[in-house]
Amino acid sequence: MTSQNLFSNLGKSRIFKNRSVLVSDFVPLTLPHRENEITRLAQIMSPALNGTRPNNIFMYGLTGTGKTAVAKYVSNMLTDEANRRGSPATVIYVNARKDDTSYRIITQIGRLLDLKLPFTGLSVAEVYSRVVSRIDKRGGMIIITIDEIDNLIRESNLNLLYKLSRINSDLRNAQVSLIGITNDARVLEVLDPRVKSSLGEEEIVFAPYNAEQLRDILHARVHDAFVEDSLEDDVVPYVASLAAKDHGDARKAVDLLRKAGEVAERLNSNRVTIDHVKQALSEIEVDTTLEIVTKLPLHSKLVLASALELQNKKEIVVTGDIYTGYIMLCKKTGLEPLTSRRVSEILNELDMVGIISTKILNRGRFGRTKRVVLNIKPTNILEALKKDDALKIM
DNA sequence: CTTCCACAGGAACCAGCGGACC
DNA sequence: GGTCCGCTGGTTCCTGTGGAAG
Repeated sequence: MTSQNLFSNLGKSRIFKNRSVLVSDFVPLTLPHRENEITRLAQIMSPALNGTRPNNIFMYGLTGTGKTAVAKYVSNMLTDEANRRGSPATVIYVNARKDDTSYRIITQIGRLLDLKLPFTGLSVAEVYSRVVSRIDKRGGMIIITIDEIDNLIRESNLNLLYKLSRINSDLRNAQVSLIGITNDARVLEVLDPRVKSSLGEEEIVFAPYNAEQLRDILHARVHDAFVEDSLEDDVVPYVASLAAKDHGDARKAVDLLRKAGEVAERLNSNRVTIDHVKQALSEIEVDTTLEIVTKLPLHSKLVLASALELQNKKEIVVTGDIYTGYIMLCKKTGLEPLTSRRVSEILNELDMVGIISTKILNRGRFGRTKRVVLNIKPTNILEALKKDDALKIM
């Protein structure tokens, strides 16, 4: 036994210099390939500095295209500049997925304006009017950013959105601008045209990154995140090309790189290799499968279980087979089966979340049906399904 | 050319429930 | 603390459909 401290080598990474740079909510100092969006947003928001209300803004784009990062980046710059000039402009940021009801959103907005609010007991209307008077008392420009606003639209919380879109008519000494961020532009269609046009006074669209751009983004972070020379040269291009194939999602790319680093670390390796990336990829798949499948409603799990069983027995698996298998599983578990109409819908849902893919098949005399293929390794699915007590029998 | 399969998926409807509102 | 409202997750009933078989 040496007298060396047990901990002297623990907690000191050979791979990471600063792992937090690769965590998804980190806002980097530079945002490569988003210069246009940044200047555009800055231009739209700039009137706030002279006390003029900026137009409301809608920002669309698929996940991992930098919407949130750009919004936070420009917001930080704006508040800095406002402070420097002594002109009162405040930017607040809320996330409608984290705070997924009208009540939570509006209280969160209130809290960010230093308003003390109970977490329950008041009606939304009451909190809203308190927030309004708070804003009015404070005066000046307030910019409210609502990220993942689609949740607010779907959650039948349209009322709040409607109120917010015309909040300025309730204010005398202050003005409010809204920034809405969403990755699902379709949700806008359900909005009242007036709300829609009010929120969408300006629009910024974020295109997916291509492989080359993703490479730049990763490189920009690698320097801060990793110990010098701890990445093999082909790792970043490889990660970038994988992410580019998958809708150009920068967040996924960054996650994958971090996970690869963690794998390398765990294996006591000095450098991150492509093999580590591959392993990281499969670990991510296991994690997401587990997350998706365990959260599925029981009947969806049974449908999936039926599809899983058939996968081994048959070349081509279609809706009808799955349904009969599903009925048998229901009998075994003593559950009342759902109708085939609903099961057909469940298959579509499973397709949406990406566990299976389906394709309509016309087999002439043998009818029109849907072919189902599992997208994920059966063992992973089985593992996840077994977490459910009702499915222990499988 | 016609028939007819095996479903897809739209439409209308319904029970149940949580939340808004008074 | 009751009532109303709109949504969710289902049901029933239905029409539509591409192409192999006859």
